[in-house]
Amino acid sequence: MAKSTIVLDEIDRRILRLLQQDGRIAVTLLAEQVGLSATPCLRRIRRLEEAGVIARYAAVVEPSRVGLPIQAFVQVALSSHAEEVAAAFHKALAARGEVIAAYAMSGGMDYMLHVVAADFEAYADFALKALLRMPGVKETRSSFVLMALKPPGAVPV
Amino acid sequence: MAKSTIVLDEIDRRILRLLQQDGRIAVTLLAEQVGLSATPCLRRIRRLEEAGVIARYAAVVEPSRVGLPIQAFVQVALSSHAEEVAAAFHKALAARGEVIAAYAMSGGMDYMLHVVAADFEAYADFALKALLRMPGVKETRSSFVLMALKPPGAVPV
DNA sequence: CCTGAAATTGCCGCTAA
DNA sequence: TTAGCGGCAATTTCAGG
Repeated sequence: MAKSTIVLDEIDRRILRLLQQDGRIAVTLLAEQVGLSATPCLRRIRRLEEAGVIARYAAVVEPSRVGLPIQAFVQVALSSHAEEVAAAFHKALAARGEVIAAYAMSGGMDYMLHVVAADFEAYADFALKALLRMPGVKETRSSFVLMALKPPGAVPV
Repeated sequence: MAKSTIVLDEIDRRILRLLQQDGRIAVTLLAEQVGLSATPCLRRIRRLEEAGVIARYAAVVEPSRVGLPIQAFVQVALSSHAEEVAAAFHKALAARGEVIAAYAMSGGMDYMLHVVAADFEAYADFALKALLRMPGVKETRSSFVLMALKPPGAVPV
């Protein structure tokens, strides 16, 4: 996982596009579609993995199909930005599985969280009993997802 | 991709957890880790795929490593909620690769977008020239990601 | 192109309703 | 007894050299 920026040519980009669509595609098939034979194609894939361009491979699980139909985005403001407070808050976030993504943000609110829950009761429990009691939390603002127009998808390469 | 809710037992959940961590894990190895032999394990995986629990497999690409270090969440309000307007807006969104996720939301703003860009200029181009001119867009509010604390991760199963 | 390993399929046995 | 689930073995396909 080298930090350096890597130069991608058009073939690398095509490989990335295809692997984002289907992370389990056989190298043989992938190679065919980008106009290489398997060996150099595999070399490129390894290079992309080692450079950290491909962070990992994952099965994309549909939350609504595993009993988690409620999704929300929550903006959070902290009352203090002292390092210990932020660190404790980060740790508290990390321990919560329902927080599937978390970002520190610019602007009025300090964080943006993407949260899933089984129902509104479970969400309320999270928002009131867990989140609001996390270290330093001053204010939260929840919005619920009504419909996913574009489910978390591919990065344009 | 059946719509019906599917019953997951503890082994299914373990399979899902492992596949979310590593979507390319060999079935043989996966089977070992969940205490099955390869055949029934593979059968379960197929079942989860067919039920739409596993929507797809994907290589997770690090945006900052492919020249897209800027990430923003944008809330969008439409001036009209007429069906044609919304549909035209959805179509316009779909055509924009930098929008990596889009949701219709409850609350004051109608949509939440997750956007990536190469730099602020590219972001400004998107926000001013593309987004604001999309059908029905009344108001937008952008917040930038300063740091990803929890990059889009696993759904808790 | 070759070799070993993995995925996949057919077939059989066990168990619980 | 039958539907459901797991395992073994044979075959095909793939990864990696």
